[in-house]
Amino acid sequence: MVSAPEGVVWHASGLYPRGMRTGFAKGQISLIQSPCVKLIPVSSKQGIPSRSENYSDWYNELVVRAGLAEHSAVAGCMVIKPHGYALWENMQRALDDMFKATGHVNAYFPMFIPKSFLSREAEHVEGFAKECAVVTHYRLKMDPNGKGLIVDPEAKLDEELILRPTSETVIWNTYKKWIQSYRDLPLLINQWANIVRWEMRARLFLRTREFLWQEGHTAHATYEEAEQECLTMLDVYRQFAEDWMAVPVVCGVKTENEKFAGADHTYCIEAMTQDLRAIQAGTSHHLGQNFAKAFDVTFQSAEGKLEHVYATSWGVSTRLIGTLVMAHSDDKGLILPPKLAPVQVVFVPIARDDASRALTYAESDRLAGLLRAKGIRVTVDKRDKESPGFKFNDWELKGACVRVELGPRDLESQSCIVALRDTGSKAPMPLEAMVDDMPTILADIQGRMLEKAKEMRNANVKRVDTWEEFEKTFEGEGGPGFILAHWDGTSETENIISEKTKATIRCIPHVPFSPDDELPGVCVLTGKPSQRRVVFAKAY
RNA sequence: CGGGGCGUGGCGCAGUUUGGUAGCGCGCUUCCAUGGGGUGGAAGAGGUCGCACGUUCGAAUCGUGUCGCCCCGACCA
Repeated sequence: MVSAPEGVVWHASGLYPRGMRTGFAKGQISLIQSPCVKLIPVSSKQGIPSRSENYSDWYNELVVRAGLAEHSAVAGCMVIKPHGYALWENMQRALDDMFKATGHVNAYFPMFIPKSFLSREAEHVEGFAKECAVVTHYRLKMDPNGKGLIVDPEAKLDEELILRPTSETVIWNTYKKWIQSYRDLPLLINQWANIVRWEMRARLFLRTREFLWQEGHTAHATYEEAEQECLTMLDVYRQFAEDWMAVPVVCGVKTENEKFAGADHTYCIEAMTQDLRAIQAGTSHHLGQNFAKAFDVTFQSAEGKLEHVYATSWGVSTRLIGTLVMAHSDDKGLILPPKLAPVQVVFVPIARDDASRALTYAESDRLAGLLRAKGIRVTVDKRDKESPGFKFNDWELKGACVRVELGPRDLESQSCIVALRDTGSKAPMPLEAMVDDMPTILADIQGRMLEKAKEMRNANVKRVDTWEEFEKTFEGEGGPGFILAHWDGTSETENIISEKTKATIRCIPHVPFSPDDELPGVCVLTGKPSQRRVVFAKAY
């Protein structure tokens, strides 16, 4: 039996912390029960597995226990709980403002796509056909043979409808009617919507059959203008990731293998998780004239010529929440950047009796009011039945950025204890100073989080030049970080590398980590000439 | 779709090999104390053991069928 490291609770007899979904079959559990197999260490009574021990379990349990989301029994989908949705709303608000600032407006298009639409763009069908949910009937009825509710065979649709896996096709079918003249361009529209992709395996926020996202769809008169739009939106995503999420990202272009089905080329932002894998956080596609041709969208130019428009599409999804969790959080729970955290400051009033409870509650409310007047999101935790210790842990789990403890002793000295979630530091502070400094405290946390994530990321960017070393680097469970290596530029080589090592090319970066990365070399697998290094990683 | 496995209070599980009428932990309810890092005690509520048929005096347990779910793989924002 393995001995437990100090400060870590190991669950031996129960095998798993209370409430933890094992996901194992009975036989598998008895294997774990046997003395030779390692147990899962649990970092707290709440039962989040240790991040370093099992990243995947840690992530899953954290998302559930922090109240962000849970698996639904329905159709392999996810339920986003209020805390998770509040986070999403904050993200939406910030993104939406950025879209508006770059000249876009919102609209909404149907979620049903006639099957024939999907087949108009050859690459597009090929990319999405394997994961479509299809509506075939429009009515149910009671079975005459008493088998209950059945699909009415007489209500079969002439043409099946696909639940949108992405909206290019419906939107371009609509744009055809909206665009006649160069005066109608550019058309800059965004949609907030849900999307269905029938994935075989779900991971909360990272891969679920239904997810929420935003998809921008624009039409332009020239290739160059569309290209500019693509890059503008990629930069909006980069800014959002860095300034709001405090997650540094690599901007770059996807290889042919990894680009969007139907795109001319795809730009992306790639983040690094704490288990040193890559996660695609957002994409921006230059669709060329592919969809314009497929849906026959033309415009008359100022010179009177009829031309097909150029298109872009770009999107980020609730996957950003997964990215946020994977980039920052720890064994105690979520660490959320103040700019996005649903609860920036939580007051935990501490009481000895009814009298002191009334006092600390009232004072907490008063101080919370002062902070709210500064635009800070504040909660006062007045749950009577929970102990202060429980609340401390609970809010650390939920990712409140700052905790203010206020007890009878503090009231006497007109001070409070201020605890920071990101560093874990805890110090007394005069009440007035706490109120005055709170915006700065929050801004500091935001800054520190980005710095810390940058350091982590930069410390895990490596250059590899031989195949032997490359293969070795990608052995094992987690990821090795971002591996900069030379590649001969062919899909064949990329495929062989990914089969052998599970490593994929995340992107060809716009800005090199070092100028030398853009010098020519030889492909790490084939030895053929390579123009520059590209980013390899294991991806989520 | 291939390969494994599991269905027992709200959640996590034991009990099945060797049939005897269901148990544990958490959660929940009420009360008392407690409250500055997951608080202690007491008393309660809650399950015809996925479903159907069969074997048996008797089935959570054995047999057959059926439904559902999970894990590994292919796919993937």
